[in-house]
Amino acid sequence: MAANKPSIPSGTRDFGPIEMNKRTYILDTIKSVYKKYGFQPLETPTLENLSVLTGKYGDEGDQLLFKVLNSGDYLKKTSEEDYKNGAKAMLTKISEKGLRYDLTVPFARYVVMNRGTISFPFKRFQIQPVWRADRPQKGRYREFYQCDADVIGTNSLICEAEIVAMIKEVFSSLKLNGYLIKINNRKILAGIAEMSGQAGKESELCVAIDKLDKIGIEKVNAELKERGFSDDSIQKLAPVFNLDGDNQSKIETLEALFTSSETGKKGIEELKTVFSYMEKMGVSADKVEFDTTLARGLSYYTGAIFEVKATDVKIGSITGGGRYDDLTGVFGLPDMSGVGISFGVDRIYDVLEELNLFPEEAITGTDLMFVNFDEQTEAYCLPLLQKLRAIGVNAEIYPDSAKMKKQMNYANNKNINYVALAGSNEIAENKITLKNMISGDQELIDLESFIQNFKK
RNA sequence: GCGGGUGUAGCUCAGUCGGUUAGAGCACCAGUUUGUGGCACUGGGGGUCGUGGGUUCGAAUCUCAUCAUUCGCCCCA
Repeated sequence: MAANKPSIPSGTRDFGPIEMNKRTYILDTIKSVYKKYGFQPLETPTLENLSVLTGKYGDEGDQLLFKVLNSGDYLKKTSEEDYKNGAKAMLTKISEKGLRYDLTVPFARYVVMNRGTISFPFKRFQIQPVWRADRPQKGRYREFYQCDADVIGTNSLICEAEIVAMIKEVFSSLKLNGYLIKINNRKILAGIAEMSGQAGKESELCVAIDKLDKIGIEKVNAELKERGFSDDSIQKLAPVFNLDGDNQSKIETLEALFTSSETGKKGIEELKTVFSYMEKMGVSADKVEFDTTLARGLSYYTGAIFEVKATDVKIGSITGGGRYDDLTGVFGLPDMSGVGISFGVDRIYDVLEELNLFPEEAITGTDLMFVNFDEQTEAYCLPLLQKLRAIGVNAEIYPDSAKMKKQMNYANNKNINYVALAGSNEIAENKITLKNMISGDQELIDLESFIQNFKK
């Protein structure tokens, strides 16, 4: 064994060929849907200046940022005194850059920097890895991919309806039927807070009720009480948490409750508009559920909130998103409303894997391999190989004239569907033997029909 | 930041109460088969038992430390 076993940092992963093929299948599907709805690609640097990143994700978030040491002598700007003042004071002197923590903040930064050349509304999608210095655990990594699409610079609720349409299209392309799109609106949550006599406390309310399906109503109530909600207001909240029936009847019940809350009414109005746009687009409300207990952690959402849950696999949320009103404000460009969505590739991967939904085409790499007997075979096969590649066949020749068994084994392990053999017999007759590796059948055919076989 | 589990062959793991030369399956290589993979049989290579100390006549096994890794809590995707 080597002196040092190589390893990768915890919470990071290698993606081998099989995994990559499957991931590419998912990402290509999402990408093509994004494009279909008019979103344009964007990439931003892995490294951002820490001044862009810090303060955007709360204190916890700042802790979770990966910071990069300055190049060269990174201690040259520091003094004894900085050392005494501790890590926080030291940090600004030794590190100016960090790894991106999400795709939303870099996007906001890009929009602000390029506001002169962008024509709004701006629709962009972005599929890149992000990094968090979190403690890794099941389904949580330090490096993972986000696939975001956002439209910024419009209040139109058509965007919300389109998001629902995109979610449906992505999952139906992936042949995944077991999912539920949950939709809510931050203004409705605010209305609920108002109605319970705790106006302005919706963020406390959100944090608590977001846990409803996890810890149950009793504990949520206990937590609300802890956060300063009176027994009276907790009682008023009860009917909201126990809403029954379909989307329409939930909406009607809330409308009746919101007589005194302008914000709540606005939220309901928005929700109804989204549903009506969907109807005009022919997007069925099937699998779309209005859920007043959906809150999502992120505090910057101001309008619609989305979350998609897989129903056949216990895994939590596989997609999320929502509307925000002031994303670019911190960078000096106020009043830019936007709405966005993010598909969780890693979790979608796990779901498709568990339900065995990856199609054969997504997994197979090479279609055909030429067995290599000797130099004569090579001379005979190489032109054929290039001919096949020219018509789009994924093909290869075994590079060495190794033992037959080894070559066949290679093809077998690599899941190659066809193997072509051309030894002295075939060459003498100007033919080739084509073997189907799945059925095991093989036949001696002339070169013309050999090529024809792979034309589609 | 807090708590638990696990480190033995390339991989997954077994290893009794501390006792001789540390095992299995898979993978790999060779052969049964000089031009035919999957299946079967035969043989083979491959280990600083994570690392360092301690206890002991004797440690993979007990103990301490350390590193790695993993699961959960907080938080999040």
